[in-house]
Amino acid sequence: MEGVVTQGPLATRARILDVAERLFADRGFDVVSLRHITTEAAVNLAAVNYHFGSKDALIDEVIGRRLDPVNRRRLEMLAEAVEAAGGDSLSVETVLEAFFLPVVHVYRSSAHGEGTFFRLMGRCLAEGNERMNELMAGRFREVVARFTEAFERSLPGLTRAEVQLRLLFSAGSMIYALSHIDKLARFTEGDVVIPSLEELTRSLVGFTAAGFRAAVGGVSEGGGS
Amino acid sequence: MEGVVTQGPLATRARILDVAERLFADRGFDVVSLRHITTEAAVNLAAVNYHFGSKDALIDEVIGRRLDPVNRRRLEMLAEAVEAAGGDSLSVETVLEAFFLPVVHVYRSSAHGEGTFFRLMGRCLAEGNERMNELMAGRFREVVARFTEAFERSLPGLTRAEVQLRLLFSAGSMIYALSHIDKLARFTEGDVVIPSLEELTRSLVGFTAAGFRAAVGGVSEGGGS
DNA sequence: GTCTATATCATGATAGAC
DNA sequence: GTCTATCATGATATAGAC
Repeated sequence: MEGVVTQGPLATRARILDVAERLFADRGFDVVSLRHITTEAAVNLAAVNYHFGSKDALIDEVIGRRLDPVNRRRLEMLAEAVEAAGGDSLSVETVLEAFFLPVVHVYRSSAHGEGTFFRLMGRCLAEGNERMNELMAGRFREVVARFTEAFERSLPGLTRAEVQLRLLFSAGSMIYALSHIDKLARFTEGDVVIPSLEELTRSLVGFTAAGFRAAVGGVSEGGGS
Repeated sequence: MEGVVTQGPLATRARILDVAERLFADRGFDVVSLRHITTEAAVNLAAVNYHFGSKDALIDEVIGRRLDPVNRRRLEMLAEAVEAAGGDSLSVETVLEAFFLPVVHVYRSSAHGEGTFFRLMGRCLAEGNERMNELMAGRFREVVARFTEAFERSLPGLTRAEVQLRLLFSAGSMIYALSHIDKLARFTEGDVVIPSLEELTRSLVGFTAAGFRAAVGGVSEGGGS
């Protein structure tokens, strides 16, 4: 329940975070200046350095505020599913849902509606600098480890390397679909149907589950080139 | 065979493009200044504006130089496959290879080895500004149209909306895997095997082909949340 | 805690000599 | 075609009044 406080120091801090999140997602970390943020948030320019210390620290906070709960929820859902299954191995779909649904729920509960969080994540992952890489790596390491293990148990036929590759494919599918779904119409001649979030999620789980279950190897390389 | 001319006007232009490509891919369009580029390319600051007119025009040229041949090759390979099949419909794998292999070949033939092109594409797609969106949309519209048709013919059970969604998933898998494969080790505890480009491509085709063939619908939504 | 004002610096672009 | 020099702009960050 953020955004409830409308004045005082908490209001300033929260307004900066909200506005920064949206602007960073829409236009990128570098191009959005503290002036853009403070102007739009109707707070003073100096407030950012007062509350966060620097622009970099603000960026960390903007990311962590959304991403950390998502990754905690992912681990929770996975643990709950393992518990519920007793000794049985989980279906790929169950593991994938533990991976995808917390992200989808962020979208639903987001204050500013649109795919802000996904575009933000897309930017984080496209960002090449060392600082961001380290930030992201630290925030994802445990999730990657636990989900890799889970997929290995669900699909004992796959090597660890293959599992990690397919996890990468799945994450890419999710991020891309969620951050670009609103732009689908732009790449086509306009005869496109924008799916609902539920349809997208169902389709995503179906697609990636089938991908995970695909047999290893066996595709011809020379397609006519 | 670029990079052969080592002095004269062509050398300047080519050196600017080569250096700009690498810097843009590694650090982003906004954060890389013309000064960075011209210093590293050992040309004069004014040379960029002389040869390209503006930073934006340089960005367009950097992107088009790699992307346009890829998209032309995709359409060629698809057309050749259609021709070779006579009246038969193409396998999903064949269509996917026409989509993926031209991108993979760019990597192989690239002057600067590493995944420069992919990181560049990742940045283009993460970029939110209208100019870049329009640039990308224009460069991809025909490819999206032709490949959507091809998948519809190969998989008549899917609606056009579902095909476009799965194409988005596939593109996301490809871009993410190719641009982040070198960072895989960072997200894990170091026990990771980096696959070769051939292994990655084979795995990617297998994963996405299975995803495209997945039956529609049929996944439970409430995973315990 | 919030503001004004400002120090300091880097940017994209251009003018004009050679 | 290439250079030096410079302009106008906008950036982060901080000092200091209130």
